[in-house]
Amino acid sequence: MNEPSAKLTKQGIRAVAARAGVSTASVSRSLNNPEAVSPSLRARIAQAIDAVGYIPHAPARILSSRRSRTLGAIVPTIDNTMFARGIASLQKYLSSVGYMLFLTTSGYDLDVELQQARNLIGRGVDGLVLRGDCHHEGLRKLLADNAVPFINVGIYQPDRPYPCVGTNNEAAAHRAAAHVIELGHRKIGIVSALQRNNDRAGARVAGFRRALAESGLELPPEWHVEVPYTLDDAREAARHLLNLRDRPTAVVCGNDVIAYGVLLEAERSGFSVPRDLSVVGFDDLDWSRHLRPSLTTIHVPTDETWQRAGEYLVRSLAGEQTIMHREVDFSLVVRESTAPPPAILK
Amino acid sequence: MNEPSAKLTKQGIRAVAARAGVSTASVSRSLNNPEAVSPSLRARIAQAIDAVGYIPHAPARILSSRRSRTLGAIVPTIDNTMFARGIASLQKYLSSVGYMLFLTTSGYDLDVELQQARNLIGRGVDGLVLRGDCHHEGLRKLLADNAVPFINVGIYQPDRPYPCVGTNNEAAAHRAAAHVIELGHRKIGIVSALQRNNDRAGARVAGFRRALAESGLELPPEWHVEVPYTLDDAREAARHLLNLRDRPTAVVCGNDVIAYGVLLEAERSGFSVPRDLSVVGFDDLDWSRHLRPSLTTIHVPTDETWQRAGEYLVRSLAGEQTIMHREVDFSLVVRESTAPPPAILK
DNA sequence: GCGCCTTATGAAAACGGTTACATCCTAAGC
DNA sequence: GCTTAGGATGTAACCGTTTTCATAAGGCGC
Repeated sequence: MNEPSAKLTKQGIRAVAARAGVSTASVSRSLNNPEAVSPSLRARIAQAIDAVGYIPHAPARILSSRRSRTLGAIVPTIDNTMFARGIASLQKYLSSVGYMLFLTTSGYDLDVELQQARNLIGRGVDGLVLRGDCHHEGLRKLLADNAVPFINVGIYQPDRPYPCVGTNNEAAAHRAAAHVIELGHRKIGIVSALQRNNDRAGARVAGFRRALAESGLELPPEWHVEVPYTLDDAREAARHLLNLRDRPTAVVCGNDVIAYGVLLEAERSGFSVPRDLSVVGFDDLDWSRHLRPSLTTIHVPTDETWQRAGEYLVRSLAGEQTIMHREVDFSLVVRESTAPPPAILK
Repeated sequence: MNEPSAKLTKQGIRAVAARAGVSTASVSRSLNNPEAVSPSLRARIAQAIDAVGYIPHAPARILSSRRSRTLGAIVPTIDNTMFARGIASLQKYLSSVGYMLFLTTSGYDLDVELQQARNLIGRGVDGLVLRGDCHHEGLRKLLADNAVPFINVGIYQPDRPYPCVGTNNEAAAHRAAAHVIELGHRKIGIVSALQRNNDRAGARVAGFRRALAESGLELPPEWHVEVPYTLDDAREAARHLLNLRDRPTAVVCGNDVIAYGVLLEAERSGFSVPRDLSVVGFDDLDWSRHLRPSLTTIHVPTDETWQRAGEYLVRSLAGEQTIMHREVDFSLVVRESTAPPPAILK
């Protein structure tokens, strides 16, 4: 008489087990390792599962198995097309292999990043996807202490002992600057993203500068401006450059959004691109090919990069041998925003 | 002699307790309810905690306390400025009140949304943030069965029995259309987002149509086009409208991205905006005020909307009484892309 | 028909916290 | 001085799984 009522009070896997007349072990097995249980039992259990509307309790599962099939990712901000796309791609890949993604943001603050890492580790993530290799010094120790595998995405640094996947930003930036040099420009300005806590931005600036130096070109300090990731700031920087008595004939930018700002401001100020000014971006966001003039830029395969980051961790967790440093190819996409410099000059 | 080694084998909270010479209960209390433990003990425990580098294990905590201080969110896609901003805002608010966010995407697929909801519930989220009120029928039952509070964000439907926060899309769209009607336009086209599984898009179309109908204006079928959320598709739609023998003098768009597409295509096709064609957007993304011509559009306070969604759930979970249907104000922002119709017509 | 190996299943001990309850101590009330 | 209320701390059961280990049930060679 009280048998049924006892059953009714049970929760979770025990309710399923009771309903199917089996042990909890069998239910667990039929979920995690179906081949290990006989077909007849499996069917009975499957039936019981949706009879009670059973949803496995992930925290309990994680607690018991010490694996979560979940990865954590810490990006500076989600409000940036590059990261949004990357995360979307990573998430898609992970869900295709039965993993989940726990996403947090650091706002370009290394302390916050460290805190979020602690948070995610406490959450039981199996691995961590980080952006770049510019981290709080405590982070590496934290990861090592807790034996959490990780990967730095968006950069390529084969000489460092940490896994990474991304394009060689320095080389790509070099290519971008080389492009305008080949067109005949000698007066080239740089508008870069903030380099602080952003190794990617730093590598790009280094690439730009190397290209200039190799061609024996000067870079007056006032021709290099750093700006945050917003259109407004980029426009202000452009205004600065365009108002100089001696102004560059070409501007290479740290990313596409900055380039958009330069493009917009040039146009508003009565300059014609590329006639009066050549502009090169970096990233090749969707907008770049739609703008008028369309933007010459460095194409970076974001989707591929982030998916590979996921692959690396998933494979590592499965115990497979994987490539620690993976380079992702970039390419220069020449569009309408670059042309030879005005003939009148020099 | 083996006392110390015994201590060394302990994990987590017990290691801390042993180190501080207290019970696990006290450690737990000093973490979750610091006032309940004496200052001296608290200090000793705090010291022990970072001596062992203790990171609380969230899954265990969730399992035991049946609360996760984590909310789940399911959005169609993260790769859309509106959602990216909203999520960023929500995340920021949640972290300020000690909550975390578990984010998943549905790709506008109701089955996937349901699956993700199941997933998140299994994950132990305390509440769910959903987009709109267009869900799989099983979703409501799932939420009710598991007593998971939720809120529909981005819409305002005071007549429905579900919590929601957002702007009145129908009214806002009506306002947008009224604007061009007031300017004197009689021939108005619509380029909307796909209405399938997207009540927001549907409401906007309804608002547009009501405004037209109230002014006795016709809407020939070929003047209403639905397109996915991409610049390319919007441009194709614009091309279609502009190539019609009898074409509209104004186009109201379901969102800003669509409007950008129309703007770009009009310009590429040799039309001048707003001289030959007026264009109205919806959302007021960052780009809208930078474009040339800048875009007349409906401003929607995305950040506020999503933050309020978080507030609603957090308050509900704290047992506070909250407003079930919250309307967020929109406003028409008139910029350069709208003007009276060409005088030559009529 | 008997021992033995294999395979399917069950019983029960973790996993790392929280929390109801018990206990101890101190100080206030008489 | 004795009782007692109440606050600080400890004890241990429990949260819902997984997983080790034991056990039962077949299948096989002899």
